[in-house]
Amino acid sequence: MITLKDIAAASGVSSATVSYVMNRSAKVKISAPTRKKVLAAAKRLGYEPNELARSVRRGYSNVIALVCTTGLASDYFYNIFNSICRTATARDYAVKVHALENDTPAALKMLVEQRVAGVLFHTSDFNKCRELALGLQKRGIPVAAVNCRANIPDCPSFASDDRGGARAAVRHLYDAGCRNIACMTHRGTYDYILLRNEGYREAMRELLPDRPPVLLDGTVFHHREKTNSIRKLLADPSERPDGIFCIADGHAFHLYQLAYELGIRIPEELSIVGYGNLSGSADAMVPLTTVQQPFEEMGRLAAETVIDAAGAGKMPDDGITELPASVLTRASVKQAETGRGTRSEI
Amino acid sequence: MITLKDIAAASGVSSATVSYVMNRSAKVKISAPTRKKVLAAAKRLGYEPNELARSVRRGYSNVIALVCTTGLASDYFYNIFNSICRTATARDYAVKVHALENDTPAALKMLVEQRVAGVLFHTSDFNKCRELALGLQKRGIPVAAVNCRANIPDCPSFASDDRGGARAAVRHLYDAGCRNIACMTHRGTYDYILLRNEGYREAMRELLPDRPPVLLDGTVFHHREKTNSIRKLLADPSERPDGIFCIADGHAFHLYQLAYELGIRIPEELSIVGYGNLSGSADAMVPLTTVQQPFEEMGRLAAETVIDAAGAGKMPDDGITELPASVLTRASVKQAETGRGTRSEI
DNA sequence: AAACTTAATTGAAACGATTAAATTCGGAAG
DNA sequence: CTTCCGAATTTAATCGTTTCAATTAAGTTT
Repeated sequence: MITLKDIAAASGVSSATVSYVMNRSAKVKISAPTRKKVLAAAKRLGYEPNELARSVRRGYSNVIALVCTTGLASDYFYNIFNSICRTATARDYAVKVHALENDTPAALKMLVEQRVAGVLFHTSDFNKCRELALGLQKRGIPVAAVNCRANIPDCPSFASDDRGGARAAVRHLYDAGCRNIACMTHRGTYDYILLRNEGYREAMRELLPDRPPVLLDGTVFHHREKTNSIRKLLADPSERPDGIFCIADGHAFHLYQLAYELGIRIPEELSIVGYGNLSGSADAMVPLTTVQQPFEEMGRLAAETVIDAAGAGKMPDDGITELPASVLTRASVKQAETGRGTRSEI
Repeated sequence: MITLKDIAAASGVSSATVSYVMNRSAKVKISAPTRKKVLAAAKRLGYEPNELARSVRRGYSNVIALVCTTGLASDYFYNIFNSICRTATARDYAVKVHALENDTPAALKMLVEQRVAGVLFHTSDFNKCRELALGLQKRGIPVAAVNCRANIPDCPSFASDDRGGARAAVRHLYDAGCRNIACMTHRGTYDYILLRNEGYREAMRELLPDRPPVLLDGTVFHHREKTNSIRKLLADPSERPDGIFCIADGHAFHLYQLAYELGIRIPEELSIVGYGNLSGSADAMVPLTTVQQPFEEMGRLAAETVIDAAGAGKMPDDGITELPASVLTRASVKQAETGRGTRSEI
């Protein structure tokens, strides 16, 4: 492998000069002829800088890590990861993925020893990453949370506005003429669940103050109960909601199955809005209207934040950034009857 | 950050001694008391080795890269990636994921400059990675293909036995009593398609020599044609196959929809075997019997191969390793009527 | 012509490790 | 009392960069 020294020898200058040429340093000027000579030699010899050596000098590598506790198979992860990669690549950083499965000390050891520039967390529950994040911070490594909310200092979060997204979804159903709107949710204490539930309740309070909110527990589907309360609810036309907001696309898919079985037409008899825009949602039997999250932006902002912090040698600014989520209109919500659906903001 | 020198100072020895202690070098002996003293100091100060510095000395980093052209969202990728990570971690290597999207020179630059120890390719078509792989090899970086077949020298491939898997699937249908077995496939020239098709044909020739093979083009589903030849075929009970081998689980899911619409019961009237064991296949309305690929083993072998090669400083041994794929029995294939289904090997 | 600037280049010390070769130091053999 | 040995340790070079501080060379003031 060709080194600076080789180029120096080939072009009759010192290796310091070569280094300055390669770095286009602002502080040290190199004359045009020398620069040309050096660049020519570098090209001729096929020089490829050793990023490792640079990193040793700098004190940290040009690699950021993405630590995730959620599976890597999800569409969420995929979109965010892509965005992070693109952002990092544009700034000459690489991305290392680390699946965190219980062994926090080992993960910490590896990340620290490799002197990563910063770490991003992608998890459904930040508590799983708390220890690790604190350990990294103690060693001066900046961290940030993406698509989740951190609960420690100096760890900025880039999430999507789950409450607002849920409100927009309900508003969308309302605008389409639905007046009996239920929410299909599931158990758990992850913040996104609570926030989306809350968004639903808020919207109901605002739009349909006379109707009590109806929260259906979609968890039952996972238990393969073929006869459950949801089935009963849908089977009875007098009780049946005319619109259901699902806090996750998966619920919507289950509803599709159920509706199909029961002979309920979507969207004529039942409008459905999902959340998440899973890859299957566009190809579903009835293309699913769903809430789209700003994955691209989340990934980009998070990556930029830690890279900037690493460059500045300090912890990033704290705070939760909630990026807007918007309704992606497809075919699972009926058209508003007339021009009634006022598009008032929520 | 604590360095060797700090420990040396703290324990009153030279930094070389500390290094020897840390590395448990076989060539140089360190007395027990000294070793203890050094380790105590290291622990007390909280020493964390700088892997970057080590890598500079070694000439390459303890990072392998996984380059993929397929989306990261797929279950295949996920399983393989997990296995690679585990293997790498066990050997103190990290894994960097690089999504290759057309910019081969940039990818090459990044991988070389970071001095990765080796590179694994995960792609549906190795040609997309050919250039990159050759470039890496030219610089002495070992490469291997995982879940695909390479077509360049010194690049071992770890794929699954697609032909054998297809044969086993057809054999499974045959053993269950099916005698009119079709294959649902799709267009394209990727090797896995051709091999699975071929496996189907081979098994048919062997098991049902009087029946001509029937290959259905599942591509039509993607085009959303609601009326297509497959629908017609299934709608006609006299023509309808009693077993369909799908070269991918996705086809099976489409068949499910179609069967549901047409009122065909699975598996009573139609047995189906998929390929790939997608995450949805266990949760499908009828849990899908499918061919399971040895992802774990593929990932492990590929990772070990490049890590070993890097350690030995030479290119790995060439050759395509085809790992056996086996049928995972679930509910989409009817039970054999009696004890007839002879389990003769294929 | 001496004194001072300025610009371009270089020497050499980092960075944090590894490792070949040299050194130290008891103790055993002669 | 040397001499030699082997074990334990250290010295110093090295990996490929960066970068501070020093040097050189040339031009500009007085």
